[in-house]
Amino acid sequence: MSDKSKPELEAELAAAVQEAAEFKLQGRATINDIARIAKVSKKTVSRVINDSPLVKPRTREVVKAIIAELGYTPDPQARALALRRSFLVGLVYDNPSPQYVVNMQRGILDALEETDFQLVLRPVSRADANYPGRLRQFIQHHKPFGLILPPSVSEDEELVAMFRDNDVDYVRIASGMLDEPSRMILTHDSEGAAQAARHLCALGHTDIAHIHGPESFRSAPERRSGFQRGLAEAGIALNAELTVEAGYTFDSGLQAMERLLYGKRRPTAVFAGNDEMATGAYVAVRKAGLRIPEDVSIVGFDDTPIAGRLWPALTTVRLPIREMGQAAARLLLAQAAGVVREDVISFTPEIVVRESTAAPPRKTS
Amino acid sequence: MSDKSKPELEAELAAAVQEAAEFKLQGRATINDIARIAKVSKKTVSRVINDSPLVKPRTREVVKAIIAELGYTPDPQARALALRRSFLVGLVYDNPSPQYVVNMQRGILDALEETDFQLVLRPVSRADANYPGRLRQFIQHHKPFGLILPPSVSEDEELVAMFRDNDVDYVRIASGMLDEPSRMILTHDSEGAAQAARHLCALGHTDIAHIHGPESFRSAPERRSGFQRGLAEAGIALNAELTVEAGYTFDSGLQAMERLLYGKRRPTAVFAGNDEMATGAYVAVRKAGLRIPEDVSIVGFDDTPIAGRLWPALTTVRLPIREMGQAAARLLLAQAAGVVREDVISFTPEIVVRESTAAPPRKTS
DNA sequence: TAAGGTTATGACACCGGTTACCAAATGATA
DNA sequence: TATCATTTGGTAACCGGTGTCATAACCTTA
Repeated sequence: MSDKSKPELEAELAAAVQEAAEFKLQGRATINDIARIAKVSKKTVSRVINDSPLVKPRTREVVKAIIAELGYTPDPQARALALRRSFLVGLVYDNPSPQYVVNMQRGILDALEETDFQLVLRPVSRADANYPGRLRQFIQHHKPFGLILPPSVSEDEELVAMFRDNDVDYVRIASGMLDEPSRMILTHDSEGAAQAARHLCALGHTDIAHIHGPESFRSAPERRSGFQRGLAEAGIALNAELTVEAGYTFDSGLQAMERLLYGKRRPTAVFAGNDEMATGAYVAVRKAGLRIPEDVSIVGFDDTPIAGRLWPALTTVRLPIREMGQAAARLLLAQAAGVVREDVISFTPEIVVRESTAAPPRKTS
Repeated sequence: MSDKSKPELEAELAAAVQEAAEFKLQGRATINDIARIAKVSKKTVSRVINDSPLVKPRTREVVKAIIAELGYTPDPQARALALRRSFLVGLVYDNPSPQYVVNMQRGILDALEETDFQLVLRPVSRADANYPGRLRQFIQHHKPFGLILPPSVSEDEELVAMFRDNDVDYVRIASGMLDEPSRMILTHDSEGAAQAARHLCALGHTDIAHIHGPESFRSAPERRSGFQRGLAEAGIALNAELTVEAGYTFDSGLQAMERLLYGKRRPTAVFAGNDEMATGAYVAVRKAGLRIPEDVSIVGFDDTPIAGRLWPALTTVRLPIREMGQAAARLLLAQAAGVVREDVISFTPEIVVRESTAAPPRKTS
């Protein structure tokens, strides 16, 4: 055991803490200050900070007490320089829906709240041909700790390969399995879409249309196939004539709905690939002088805030975007800490029935 | 003059560039590599980077050529450590409207695009009593280059004083003059609100209501007073009974509108303090079985994306939020570069007439 | 008690820049 | 040509951490 008695040790510790308390006034402490007060080398302090097992419990105790007294936290810039790794988490997004982005941000911020990590925004625009170059520049330069990749960035295998080559950690968020089925947040969009189909079938609809998202988004075909599956369960086939392509935007949804309303066979229900397009569909239906849901039922996808702000409130499939953001950030942190429990975290969206769906109108013809 | 002839100099430069080109393959260059190739000290290279006048033009030329060839940019972490100042721009917000926040982010990102600065998100929640402490921690720790403060954070003089004490640069965005009328983006909300009043008066309304925002936001009374002024021009006084308080949120707007609809005197037109509340008002009107704009005209404020997505599309007062974000970020950068042209940049919102306003219904009583 | 194997600690260089300070080179002046 | 002021460039130390490696301290075991 130690050559000092317990009271002696206590007194020693108290003296060190006392000295720390006096020092406190002089502004921010550095690792050198801690070392001096604890009468150890800065390297030992560094070991304590990094939870190295190579420190005697007694030493650790003293150092920790001083750190606590001074409220010391290591300087992120200095650490970044030495570790060649900064404390930034980049959100790389290319998503037309601001609601989606904001909710994801919130989730990530929730998870980062008590840590030293900072969330940095890295929007990319496909219109800019040099966007991979810019991102590489950012990565090599700022050496982010990790990246979070929501759809559709997550689906760009070439871009992801670049991240891998540059040795950055990342978590992908996508609605189907990817080339590399790990380190990802997986949403079972097809299941959510199937629920939408079941809901409409249960209400008695048979003339059901679908406004499809852009092919460049993995989620679009995923949602369609789930919807088809749900219809098939009720013995209904998705009519190709009643499937129109749009771009996940309000305007494209509005136009798509107009095409459906003035087509050969007017549907009594429509499943839009996301809430934005559903919102466009609302306007098209209104402009045509029809009522929701009496004449046309509408279902969306995502459950962004606008769903509850429309009148009548939109029945939609809820994607827990904020929770997904949290999970993504946690996965990143867990990987860094070495405690990787699970590689893939799944979320299954669920239908939220509001006021935009009802039984189809009685056939007058 | 130099003791070398022009061709000699040219050859020398070419040789250096050649050497740089060969070096390029070995990965990222540092200031030491540049110095070695240019055959000068690293300090001289540092001077060139920082545009110090203490460098011979000839030397500068050579160093710049090599920097260009290698595509070198100084390491932000190392620089941050030495300068005690990072390359992060913090957006500190406390705003219930996600649309507002996203647009502001976009504007800031526009301005930061070609620079080395990164946008970091720092949401604050008044519910968390320790939020100033967290912010101080962030500032002292990450030493951000600057902060951008949209409403209502910008109006918290105590918080701003803390920023000043901690020697961080900041730009405030607000809708009225502040204690320290400098380094700010000023929006003349009262003028925009006056336009809304004029528009409603011109349509013939006399029973006009106002849904007021929360007192904790400077913009709320600002908008009311402008609205009052506009009404006064037409000889109409803002009836206290027709002014209700709400919280800039959808739900509060809905409730406020319900109170108005079931009050003693039903207004024929309503000016909501922001689009979110106007959206709530839409729902209240619809639930009451009334039509917009035939029975009730509604005007919002902000012109967030939802305004154009409603049916009928919302007449509102447009605030150029994205441009404001750009201006704020540019102001921050300009201050750093020492080229402060103007301290206060003003924006005047303008009414955007859409479909939610019309002449009042004929009196049946 | 000495040898031997851990375990704990510290000295030193380094990450990639910057500042302080000094020395050398240059040019103007006597 | 000598002298002095002004540029210009170099060295060393520093910002606040971390890695490597040698050595001191400790605990067995013989």
